[in-house]
Amino acid sequence: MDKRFQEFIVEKGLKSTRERREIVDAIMETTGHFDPEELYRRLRDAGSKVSRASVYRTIPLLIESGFIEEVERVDKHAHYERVIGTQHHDHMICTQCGKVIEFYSPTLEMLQDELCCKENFRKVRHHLEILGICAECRGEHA
Amino acid sequence: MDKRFQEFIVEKGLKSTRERREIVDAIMETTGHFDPEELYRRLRDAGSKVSRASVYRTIPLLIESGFIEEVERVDKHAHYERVIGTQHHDHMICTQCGKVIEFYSPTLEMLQDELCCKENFRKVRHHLEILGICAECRGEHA
DNA sequence: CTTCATATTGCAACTCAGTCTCAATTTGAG
DNA sequence: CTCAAATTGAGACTGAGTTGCAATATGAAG
Repeated sequence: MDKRFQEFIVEKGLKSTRERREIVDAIMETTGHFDPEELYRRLRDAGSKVSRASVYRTIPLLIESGFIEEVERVDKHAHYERVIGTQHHDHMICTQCGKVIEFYSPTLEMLQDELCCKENFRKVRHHLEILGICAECRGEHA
Repeated sequence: MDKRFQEFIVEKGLKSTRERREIVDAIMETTGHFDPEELYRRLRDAGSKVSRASVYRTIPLLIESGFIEEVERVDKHAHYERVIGTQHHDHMICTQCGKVIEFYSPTLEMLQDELCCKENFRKVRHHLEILGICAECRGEHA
């Protein structure tokens, strides 16, 4: 059970239940993206008794506590990504094979700060998705 | 009826129907974002007989032809924006009042091109959303 | 350790955006 | 004008996500 999420629970006067602990632990084991349905299935497969409702009810708490973030909605369901214990990054997504390249650029971050400053906007977080075609899909294995 | 969309229809061997023309015209009158449901209502209110199904069926064609783009999914439904006849830009979205600030930065575009080059990724398009709090919501009317 | 108000859970019914089926209609090439 | 092929509208359907409620678990106070 993540310490930061535990603190968040206490601060908000919420309760630390087995279901919440199981959900958080399952996400800790995740690398990359996940969606609620898949997370639910994974938990059940691992023997947990959590209900789908609890999974969906826990997600907003995890977002509010800064434990996960919504990343994108390619198809029609939401995707999330753990942010605690990972470094911030943005995504290049191949529209042909679906591959996701994660990248990070300090210059890009600074540039955004400048732009926000100009607009008098206080940046909290951001999502940059670059859609295109990856090298393999362009057939450039040379 | 937009000329480029007309050409697209012909090239693809599709048919130019009254419904499609009405939908395209309705979007031409739009500035800013729209969602399919709202577009549908607007058409009906204006006396059109188009069905919801036709609106939803036309949207993928409009995207494929480059006439509109999906912008973001804040709540659970999709939002689109006309791109033909408008300049490319990105968005700052206030998470408190929902205000959208559109901005454009050539430096940002170039930087992305460089990053893609480094990853050997061919950029087709991108979405940058900066989420945060706008000046008004921070109570800085000074 | 027990009590008890309150938070949380599971279930199942529900909502709502978006999709699909199919018969009826429209389009446009010949 | 004819006719195959595309398109339409209506409404049934799908599936992600939500909600109401009775049953249960949590944890602060005694």
